[in-house]
Amino acid sequence: MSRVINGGPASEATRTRVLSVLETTNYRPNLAARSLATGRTGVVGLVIHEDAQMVFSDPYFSAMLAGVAEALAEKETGLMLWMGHQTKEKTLSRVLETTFVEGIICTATMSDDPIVDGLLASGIPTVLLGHRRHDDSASYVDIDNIAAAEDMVEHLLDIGRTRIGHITGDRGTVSGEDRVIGYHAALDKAGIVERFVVDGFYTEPGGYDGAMRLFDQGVDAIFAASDATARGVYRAARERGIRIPDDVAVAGFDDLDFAAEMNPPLTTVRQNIPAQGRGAALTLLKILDRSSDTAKRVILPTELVIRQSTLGGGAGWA
Amino acid sequence: MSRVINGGPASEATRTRVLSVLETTNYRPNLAARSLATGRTGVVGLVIHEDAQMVFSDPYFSAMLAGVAEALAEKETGLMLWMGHQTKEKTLSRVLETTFVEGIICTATMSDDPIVDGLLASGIPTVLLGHRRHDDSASYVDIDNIAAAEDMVEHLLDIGRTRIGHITGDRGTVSGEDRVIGYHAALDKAGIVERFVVDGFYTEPGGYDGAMRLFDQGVDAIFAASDATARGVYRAARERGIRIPDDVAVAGFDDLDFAAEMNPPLTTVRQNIPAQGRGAALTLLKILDRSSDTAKRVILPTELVIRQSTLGGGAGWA
DNA sequence: TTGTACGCGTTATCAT
DNA sequence: ATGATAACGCGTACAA
Repeated sequence: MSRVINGGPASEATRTRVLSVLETTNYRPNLAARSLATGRTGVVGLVIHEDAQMVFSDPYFSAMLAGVAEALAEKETGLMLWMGHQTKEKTLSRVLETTFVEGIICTATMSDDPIVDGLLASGIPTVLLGHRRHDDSASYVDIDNIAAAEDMVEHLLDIGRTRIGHITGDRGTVSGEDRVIGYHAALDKAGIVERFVVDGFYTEPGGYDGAMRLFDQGVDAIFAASDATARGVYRAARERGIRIPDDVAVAGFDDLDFAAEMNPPLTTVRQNIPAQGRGAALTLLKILDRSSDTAKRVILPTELVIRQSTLGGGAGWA
Repeated sequence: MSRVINGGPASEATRTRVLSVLETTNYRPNLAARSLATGRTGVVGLVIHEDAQMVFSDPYFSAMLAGVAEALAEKETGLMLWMGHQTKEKTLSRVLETTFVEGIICTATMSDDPIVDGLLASGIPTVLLGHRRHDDSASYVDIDNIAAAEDMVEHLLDIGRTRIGHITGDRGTVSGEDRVIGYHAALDKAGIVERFVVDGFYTEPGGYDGAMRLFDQGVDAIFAASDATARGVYRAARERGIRIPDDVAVAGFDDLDFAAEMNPPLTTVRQNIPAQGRGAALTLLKILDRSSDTAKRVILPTELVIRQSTLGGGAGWA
C-alpha cells in the first residue's frame, strides 16, 4: 500500500482499490514510523529565547515568527517552537533532546548566549537570526546594523544637527552595540567630537528616561535605537514641551507599523523583519536539502525612511 | 540500556557503566522510534489561523501564544505551531496529517471556522481558545464577554452617562458579537432606548473612524471593544479637541500594557490573556492524561479596571 | 505488476 | 538483575 501513497509502480486497478480502502478506513499514515524508515521528518525548530520584556515591548519577534512560519508553511515543513520560559540551559537540552527536528532556527541577539553556543557545538544544522562576530562557521541571516546606524546619523548631520544624542538598545545585544558603533563612526567621519550616549534597552520607558537626560544635555537630535524607544522620546518631549523636529529631531529604527502614524511621523530605518524570518527558514531548508557543509550568510538590506520627525517644521503637535 | 534511561530495574554497577557509554557516544534517543514503541510523543499543536491584521494589530495573540508555550514548557511538552499562511482547508489538512501531535489547541474567534469544524469532527483531542455556541461537545477556555461588556456599560451608566456608544469588534467574531449583546443588555436593564453602535473591527483605525461617527451623534461615552480600538478613539478625540473624560468618557477591553500608560489612563476590562493560553494547555494535557471523554469548559474571570478615562475630570491632555 | 521479508531505534515482555 | 526478542508502522529491496 505504501507504493500507491507515494508514486510507486502499481496498476490502475489496485491503485483505485487501495485508495478506496484508505478512504473508508480514514487512514492516516504514522509519521513517526515513516520517519523511522526514511530518516526524515519534515520538521524544523525555532528557538526564540529572549527576555520576555523584549518579546512583548515591540512586535519584532512576532513579525520574525510570522516570517518563519509563512516560509515553512509554503514548503510544507512543520514548525516546533521553543520560547524563553525556562533557563537557557534547560531550553537548550530540551531542544537537543527533540531528535526529530531536522534543523534549528535560533534568534541570536545577545553577544553571549549558551543556547547558540550549544546549538553550534551540537552539530545540528542551525541558522541564526542575527549573529555574533565570533561565530565563524555559523549560517545566519542578519542586517548591517553598523552601516544602517551610520546612514541615519549622517542624515541627522545632513539636516544641520550637530549635537546628536543616541539612546542605545540593550547593551548586551550585538545589534545594540553595532548601532552605537555606527553612531560613532558617522560622527568620527564628520569630525564631531561631542557624543551623547545613554542606555535605552530598546523599550519605550528606556526611551523616555534617556530622552529626559539627553534634553538636559541640550541635544538637537536623538537617534533612538528602536521605534519603541522613539515612542518614549516623543512622550518625554510632549511632557517637556519640546517640539519635534523643530527643537529636537528624532529618528528610530525598525519602521514598525506605528512609526508612520506617530505624530509627527517618525524617520526610521526600515528593516524587513518578516523577510529575515523567511530568509532564515529558506536558508535552513536549503542546507537540509543539499546537506552542504559550507555556512550560508545572508545580509538583508535596510532602507532609510525619512519622515517629518527629522524634516522641516511641520505643524507642531504640542 | 533502555532500562537505565527510564527508571527500570538495574544494578548500580551496570547503571554507571551504561551511563558512561551514553556520555562518551553522545547518545541521543530517537524520539520517532520511542514514539512508535510507546504510542506517545509528548508533542501538542497550536493553531492560530487568524487574520494577519488581527494577529499584528494588538498583542493579543502573542500573549496567548506565550501563555500556551509557558505551560507546555513547564510540562516538558513540545509545541508545534501553525499560523494562518495558507487557506484554512490547507492548514487543517496539514494539521491532521501531522499524526504525531497528541492534541490540538486552536483559537476559535470566528463564529464560523472550517478549521475548528474539522478538528472537532476528526476526533483528535482539542481545546478551543474561545468558543462558538454550537460547539456542544467541545472543550474550551474562554471568558464571559457578555457579562464583562454589561459590567462596563453599567459602569458608564453609574458615572452618569446616558448617550453611550459602542464601537464593536470584528462582527464575524463571537467575542465581538457577545460584547454587543452585553452592551444592549445593560442599556435594556437601565431602560435606555437610544443606542449608538458602529463597527470597529478591533483595530486602531476602526476606533478612529467609529469615534468620528459617534462624536457626530453626540455621545457622552464610548465603549470600545478593545484597547487598540480605544487608542483610535483617543486619536479622533485629540483631533476634534474633545476632552476625555470631560466631554466623552472612553472605555476599552483587554487591559493591554499600554492601557495604563495612555493619556488619560484607560478604563478597561482586564482579561488575563496568557492565563487563557495556560489554561488551554493545561486543560489539553489533563484530557490527554486521563483520556476522559467529557468536555472540559473553563470560563476565566475578567475584572473591571477603572481609570481616569471614565473617572472625574483630571487635567485634560489637549 | 505484485507479494514478502527486513530494517529503522526504541520499549516491553518473556526467559534466564 | 540481565539478556534476548517481539512488537510499533512504514519504506524498500528483493523475489516472484
